[in-house]
Amino acid sequence: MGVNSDFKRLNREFFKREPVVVAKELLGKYIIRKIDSEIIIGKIVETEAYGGTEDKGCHVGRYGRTKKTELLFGEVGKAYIYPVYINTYCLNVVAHKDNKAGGVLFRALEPILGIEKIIENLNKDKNYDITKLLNGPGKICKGLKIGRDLNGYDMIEGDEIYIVEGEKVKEDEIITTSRINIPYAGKDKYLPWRFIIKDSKFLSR
DNA sequence: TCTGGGATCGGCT
DNA sequence: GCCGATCCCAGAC
Repeated sequence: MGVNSDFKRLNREFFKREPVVVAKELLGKYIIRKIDSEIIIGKIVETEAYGGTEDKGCHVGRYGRTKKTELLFGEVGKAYIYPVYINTYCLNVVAHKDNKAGGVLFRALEPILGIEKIIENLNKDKNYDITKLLNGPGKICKGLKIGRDLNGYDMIEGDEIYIVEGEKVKEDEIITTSRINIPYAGKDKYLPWRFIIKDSKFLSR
């Protein structure tokens, strides 16, 4: 597929659905990141849904509606960027039905374009295993230079980072599992809200 | 003002 | 598999 063709951007309506549905349908789509004149493109191969005030795994279920989580209640299609530990961030997109809250976490991407730039951002050398470049939420943010300054950024209207239609992923190519690294979620950690593309070499684990 | 917790990563055993 | 890094800011005093 030619990367210069007219990619169709996802519209606001796409994200006005249950986070679980959005997470699943985001598989195979492309994230476009523009930094000055540089363009980085990654195919979405792994996502997790976080949503609903009942979900003990998501920030809303844990903290309620606070300044931190306010974005998850707001306009869908915006970036929700959350810091974890040191110098590490996670990229989410806000997605929920009206009057609710939720989001989708990007856990792994397949690098498509701008691979040298990604390697540079991660301070890796040329021989670094490409399948491990963006195989984790922290590395996505570092590799695509996504920082707190993009928290709340509108990925529907904005040009610095957005999502476009990609490859159609068949139902039998999708594997559903429970989410990663949320031991605090009680029984909600078993919810089958993680979606991965079967046989992808670019997954987080 | 101060302090703790956080949806991780990479390196070592 | 387990451990340590030593940032940021919301909420508590």
